Amino acid sequence: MPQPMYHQIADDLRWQIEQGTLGPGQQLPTELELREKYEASRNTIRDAVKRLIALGLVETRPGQGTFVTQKIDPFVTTLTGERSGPGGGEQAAYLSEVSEGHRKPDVSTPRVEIQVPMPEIALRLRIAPGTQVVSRHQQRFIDETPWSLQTSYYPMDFVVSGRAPRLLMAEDIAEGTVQYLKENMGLEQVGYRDWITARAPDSNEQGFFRISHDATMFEIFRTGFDQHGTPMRVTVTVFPADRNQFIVNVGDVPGPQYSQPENEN
Amino acid sequence: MPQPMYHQIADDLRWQIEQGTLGPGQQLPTELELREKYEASRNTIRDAVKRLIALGLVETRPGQGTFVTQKIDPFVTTLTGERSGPGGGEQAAYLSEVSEGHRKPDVSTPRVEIQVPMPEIALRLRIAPGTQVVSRHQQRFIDETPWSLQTSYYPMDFVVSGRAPRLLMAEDIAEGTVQYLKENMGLEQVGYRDWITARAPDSNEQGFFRISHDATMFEIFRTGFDQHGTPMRVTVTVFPADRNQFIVNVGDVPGPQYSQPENEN
DNA sequence: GGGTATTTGTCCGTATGTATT
DNA sequence: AAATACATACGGACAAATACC
Repeated sequence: MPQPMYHQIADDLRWQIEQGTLGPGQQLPTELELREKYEASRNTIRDAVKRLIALGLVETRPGQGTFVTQKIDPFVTTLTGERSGPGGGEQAAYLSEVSEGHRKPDVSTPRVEIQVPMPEIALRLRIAPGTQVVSRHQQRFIDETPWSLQTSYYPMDFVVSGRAPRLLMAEDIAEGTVQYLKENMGLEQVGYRDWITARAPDSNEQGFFRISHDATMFEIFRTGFDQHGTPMRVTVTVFPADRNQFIVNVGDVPGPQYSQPENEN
Repeated sequence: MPQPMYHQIADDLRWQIEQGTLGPGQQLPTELELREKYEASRNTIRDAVKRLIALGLVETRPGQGTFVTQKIDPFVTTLTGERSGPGGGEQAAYLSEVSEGHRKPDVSTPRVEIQVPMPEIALRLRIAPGTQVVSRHQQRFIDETPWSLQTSYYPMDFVVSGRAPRLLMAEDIAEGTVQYLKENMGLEQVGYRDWITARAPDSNEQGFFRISHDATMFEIFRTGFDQHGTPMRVTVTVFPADRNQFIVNVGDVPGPQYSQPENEN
């Protein structure tokens, strides 16, 4: 037995899916039918289906059946925002970029907290571990589907000094926090560094994005620096990898019209 | 029964691992021992362990046992190479960057092919689908462990015109292909665009990187543009997400000394 | 709303194969 | 060769979710 039976079954089904015999959204035969077709037990069939789930090719719906997953039209984020320059805020860029693609963005009102952040955040903000910070958390949607979770961290000093009180308000800062901090505190974001990782989702993210526990998340830490080279904020954004892609432009590059091949699976 | 038993068992073990009760590399109790401890059947224990495997927290070795996975010291690649500028080649930057981190890089001799590339490549190179290109494929290692797979695609015209014959030689181009093309063809890479995605590994990658089928890969398409805004090459690099991270710098940012928190899980 | 059939989810027990020590 | 430990495969039972009448 060179290959386990459930591998062979999974590979056969995978072939049919990638061939197009089983199209997106289409229902697979039920476990009972597959059991007869492949002359295997139901548990073996289920092991094969689990492989396909892990590959993201199918999804199961209790009481209904197993279905070929619909390909999602991914959203592309440009990390090097040439348009707005190095001082560009995330949200303004986000809203404009999505609108250009004829898709409807939406952002929840922020949840504002004062907390002691994770050591990773403290290190990036260059503050002592255990120090309190202001955090602003938002959920983002595109076409009503959850797209990303974002939390920005600012030094406590910004608000205790009374110079940026609106950071504590649980409402959107329309002009963008980057612009707001520049006007009120003279702090200009002259550059930022994005640190890109991939990891598994936690249970919160699984619930919000309605993804399985073995999905993949992009996690991007953006540290913004002011004119003195001091970190002025850290923004952590978590994206499900199945619906998000990123672009980095360096030097002279032509417009995006030739850069993104249309989806063809 | 609010939570399935195998979820609870998995969460309990996960807690012990993240707490440190079970350290990296340490062996978990055997399935038989866990069966007694949690008063569940062996199959239920196995379902729990499968969850931990999917999360990348443990790995199983037949005949030995189940072990907490060793955290790999991730390698960080800067996509916006300030040092070498927008014309910087991948390989030169790669070798220098790794050496700085006191790690030993290694690159295989290239495998050169003439082929019809995938439509994704043709679109980016802005050539007609079905057109032939020159591809140069290399394997990269760090400290003897496989780290990334890279394939560069160049228009066929570069070699049939006789202007860049060394592209066809299955040997390293020491000064870098970017520099070589500039000197021989007057083609200068004035910028590039990176397009970042995540996906599942194919069987080749599973074998080379020795990873499981449900691991995650970063895939980065780098399109290099010449002074006329024409794509002059496309480089596709595939990185296992468990051992690779990326940094993007925009504007004025201080050196990297404060940007990468040390690992602490 | 209720009841029933269908389909997947969870859990058990058992047997046998394969890899490692 | 023997013991140990994980991998595969079978069969059965009941629960939970969904769809349909």
